[in-house]
Amino acid sequence: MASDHTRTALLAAAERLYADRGFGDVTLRDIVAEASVNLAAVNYHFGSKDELIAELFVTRSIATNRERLRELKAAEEQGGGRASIEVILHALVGPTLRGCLGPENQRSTAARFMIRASIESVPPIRRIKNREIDHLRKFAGAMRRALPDRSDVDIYWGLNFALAMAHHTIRESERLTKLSEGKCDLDDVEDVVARVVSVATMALTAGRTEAKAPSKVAAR
Amino acid sequence: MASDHTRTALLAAAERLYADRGFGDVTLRDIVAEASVNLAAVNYHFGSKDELIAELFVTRSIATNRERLRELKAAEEQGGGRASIEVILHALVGPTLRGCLGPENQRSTAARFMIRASIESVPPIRRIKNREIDHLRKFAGAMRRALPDRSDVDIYWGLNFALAMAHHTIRESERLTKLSEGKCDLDDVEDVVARVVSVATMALTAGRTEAKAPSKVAAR
DNA sequence: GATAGTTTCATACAAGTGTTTGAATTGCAA
DNA sequence: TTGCAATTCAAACACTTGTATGAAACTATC
Repeated sequence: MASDHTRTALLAAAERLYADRGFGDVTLRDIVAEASVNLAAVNYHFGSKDELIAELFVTRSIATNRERLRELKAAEEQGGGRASIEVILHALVGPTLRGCLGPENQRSTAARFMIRASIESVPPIRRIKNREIDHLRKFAGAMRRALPDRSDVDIYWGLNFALAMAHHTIRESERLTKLSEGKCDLDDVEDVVARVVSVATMALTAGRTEAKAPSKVAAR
Repeated sequence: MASDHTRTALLAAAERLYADRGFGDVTLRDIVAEASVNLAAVNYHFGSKDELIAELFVTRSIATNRERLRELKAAEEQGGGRASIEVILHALVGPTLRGCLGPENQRSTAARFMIRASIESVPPIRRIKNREIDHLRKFAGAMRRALPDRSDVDIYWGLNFALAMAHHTIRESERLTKLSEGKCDLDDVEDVVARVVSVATMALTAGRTEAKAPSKVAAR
C-alpha cells in the first residue's frame, strides 16, 4: 500500500529527532511537526509513543543482530564448525562499533539513534534489551566451542568485558576524545574493533587466576 | 543550625526514591511526601529539582573520587613516587565497584543511587560527569609514570577499557547474572575487581602491535 | 457513482509537571 | 515582649505531556 507514507515519515522523523536531541526532550508534537503529519497519526499508526520508539529500536537491533550472526555463521562454516575466538569476538563487537562510530559527519541517522539508545535508556528500549539474552547465548556457545578448556564463568566474563569495551567506547566516545586530546582516533573504526577484540581475546585466553604476573613484557 | 532538618530529610528521601525507582518516575511530590515536608521546600532549599539531584550526585561522586585518590596516593608514596599499574588500576575501579556491587540486600542507598545514576543519565548528572575529566587525568598521569614506555594513546585506551569493564559490569550486573545463570558471582566484589584489573593490566602491558592489522583477523 | 472502510484532521481532554506566591508560623535576638 | 528574619505551608499557576474523539477527507470496491 502506498498509504504507508505517514507511517514511514513518522519513523524517519522520530529517528532523526531522537538521534539529534535524545529521548528526553522530543515530544510527540515535535515528531509530527518534523514529519508534517497530524498529531493523532502517531497513536493511529503505532498505538502509543512508546510503541513507536520500540519499533524504531527493534528494527535497528534486528539489523545489527542479523549482521552479527551472519559474520559468526560465515566464520564457523569456514572453520568447519569452529571459529577462532578472535573472529567470534569480531563478529560480536564489529557490527555495533561499525554502526555507531566513524566520522561524525558521515554517521547515519540510524547510527546516531543507536548511540542515543545506548546512552539514555528509556523504558520501551530497556524492555527490548532484556530480551537480547538469547542472542548473546549463541555467542557464548560459539566461544565455548572455540575455547573448550575454558570454564563457563570465564567465557561469560569475557563476553561481558567485550561488550563492555565496545559499548562504553561508544557511549563515552566524546569524553575519550576530550580526555586524550584527540590522540585516540575514534574515527578509525577498524582500529577500535581490533583493540577491543585484542583485549577481549587476552582476557579469554590468558591464565587468569594467577594473572598477578603478566610478565610477557612486549615492548614495541 | 538544627533547621537543616528539612534539607537533610529531603536529600535522604530523594536518594532513597531515586535508588528504588529511578529518576524517570519520581516526582517532586513523591519526594516531599517521603520526607514529610511541604512541596515548596525543594525549591526553597535547593532552588530547583535539578539542583537537588546534582547535589546528591556531587556528594557521592566526591566521596568516590576522594577514595580513589586516597588509594592512589598511598600506593605511589609506598612505591616511592611510582606505583605499579595493577595498584593504580585497583585504585581506579576498586572504589566504584566496591560501592556499587556486593550482596543486594546489604547494598546501601548511596550505592543503589549511584547505580541508577550510571544507568539512567539525566541532564544534571551528565553535566557533572563531564567535569570528571580532570580527575581522570590524574590517573592517566600515574599510569604514564608506571608505564613510561607506553604511548599516550595506549594509556588512554587502557584507562578507557578499565572504566568500561567496571561501569558496564555495574550497569548490566543483572543481565550478566541472568546470562550466566548465576555462575558469575557479582557479590564477590574483590573477585570482580581482580578480574577487571587483570584484564586492564594485560591490555596495557601486552604488545599490541598486531592490532593495527585488522584485515588479518577479518580474513581468517 | 454510491458505499464501506481507511486515514487524516482540528480540537479537546485529563492528568501531571516543576515552580511561584503570599500569608502563616516559627525561632531567635534585643 | 517585641521585632525581624528565616522557614513552612496551602494553594494556585502556567505549562506540557500523551491520548481520545468525532467529524471530514480520502480510497477502493462493487
